[in-house]
Amino acid sequence: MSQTVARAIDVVTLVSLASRSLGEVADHLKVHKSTALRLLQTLEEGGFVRRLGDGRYGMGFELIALGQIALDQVEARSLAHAHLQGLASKTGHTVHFGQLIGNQVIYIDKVDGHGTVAMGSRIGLTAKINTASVAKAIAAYQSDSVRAKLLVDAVFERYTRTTLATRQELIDDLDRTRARGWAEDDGEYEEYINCIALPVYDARGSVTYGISITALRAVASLDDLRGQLPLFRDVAHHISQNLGWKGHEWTPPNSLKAI
Amino acid sequence: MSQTVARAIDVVTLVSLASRSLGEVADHLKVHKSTALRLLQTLEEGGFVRRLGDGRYGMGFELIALGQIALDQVEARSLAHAHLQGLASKTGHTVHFGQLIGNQVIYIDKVDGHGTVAMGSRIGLTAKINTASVAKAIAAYQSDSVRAKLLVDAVFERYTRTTLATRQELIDDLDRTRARGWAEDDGEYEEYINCIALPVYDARGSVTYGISITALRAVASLDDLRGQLPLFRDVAHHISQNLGWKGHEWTPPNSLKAI
DNA sequence: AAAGGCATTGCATATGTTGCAACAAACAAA
DNA sequence: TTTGTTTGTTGCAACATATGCAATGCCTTT
Repeated sequence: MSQTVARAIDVVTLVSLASRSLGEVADHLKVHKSTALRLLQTLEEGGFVRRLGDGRYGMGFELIALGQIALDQVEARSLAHAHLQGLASKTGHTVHFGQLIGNQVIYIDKVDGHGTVAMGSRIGLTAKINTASVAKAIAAYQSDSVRAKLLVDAVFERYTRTTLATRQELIDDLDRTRARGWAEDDGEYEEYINCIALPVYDARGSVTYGISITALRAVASLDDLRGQLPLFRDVAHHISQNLGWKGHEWTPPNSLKAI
Repeated sequence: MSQTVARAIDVVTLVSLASRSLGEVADHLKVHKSTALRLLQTLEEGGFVRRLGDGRYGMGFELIALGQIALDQVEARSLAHAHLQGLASKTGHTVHFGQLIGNQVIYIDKVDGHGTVAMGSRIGLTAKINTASVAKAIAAYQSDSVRAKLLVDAVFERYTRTTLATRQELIDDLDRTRARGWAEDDGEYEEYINCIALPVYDARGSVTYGISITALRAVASLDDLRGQLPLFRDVAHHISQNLGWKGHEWTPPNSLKAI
């Protein structure tokens, strides 16, 4: 629509990956250096990029500031954050918190466990429905029409032996998830990582949020994570209540007793 | 330099304050609605703004994601964060962490205390040298030339009875700060808020960072905060060491014994 | 049904962006 | 030192691109 703005966004993204010189930016955009310069100057004025000591361009602080504002606008985050911290410190594992917004699930919070695990997740990114258990936990509890919308964007690609690589496999897993009461990820994206996730209810009683615990398989097996379910369910329940959920009092389901 | 990009940045900033309709954006830019529309469409495509349920425009998630990336690039933050959390939980007060970058001090971390205090500070924003004690703590330890650069951007305006409202008052305060070993803010920006701040050293032995404790006067007086100095200095010292400072072992200065 | 408000599209115009070429500055090699 | 090379910056003419207009479509309200 607007070529110049599209280029500007392209530049910001480029520069977010690593610092770049003027020439590199111009090459990337396939435009003349002078064009790239004027673009960068405007972005610099707005604080979206900044000049580093060596003259190269890096990310500007305005991006940090705006990101914080955007995060603050997600009210659920502040209501849940303390619970996430508690869960992370009690289990020692990394905790993610996702919210269903439009047709996608966004990570709105993340608290690292004791050993930091290198994961593709990052606050603000989209949790893909077939690679992130938070997204599965949320999707499993949606009406058929909402679930269908979530599936539209899904790209089925095999990452590991256990990846849900077809639409039908995913749907079956969502059904199992709902019956079971929680979602599992048995190394479906990264061989050596597993997670479990629970739905979180909002004030209207819909599942708009999800919370997950992630661990290296070497640190905690899927069975170990299942063992955390009583605590985990308790935390998820408290968050739901904080978010205004007036649903029925929580009672341990049969499936839990079996563990 | 680039009108279109400048407008785009303007729009993102506008929308960050509150959600806006197409017409409102057009009015603000003083352009035709169709122009504003095409701009917003491009920004939406890049994830910088998004359409809310009611058709209005709000901040996009890409801003959150980019903000997180930018924050992660500030290595000092990750090295210091745990210490800040400890300090906040032990004192119950809000802790700020600032870094000197170029000619300004940027808040790179903030941990809220028990009672959340409404403050103008936010991660990513510039800490003004005459309104934020972190900035004073850093400025006090700079060479005259760097200090002069920091003073260039200073805008002297009176906020309260104790505000440092002239260049000379500020310079005197910085000198006192350096002699004393820590910076104080006795309600200089907000009547009812006071802080103390300490310099933090980097691997080269320069003061590149600053850390502050902020409290409502009603909760903790300046004297109360001074009472926290032993703990506070200990934390600042540990952070300096984590950042690679090989300076002399820390010993309580005389000024501290006098408290 | 009609009217009003708001978002969206096609198109001609002209404004703002572009590439060029020339210049400046920093650095390396001779 | 001079010379060559690389990188960043400015002025200007050409034209591509963003612009405003007018027309259309889609709701909501009366």
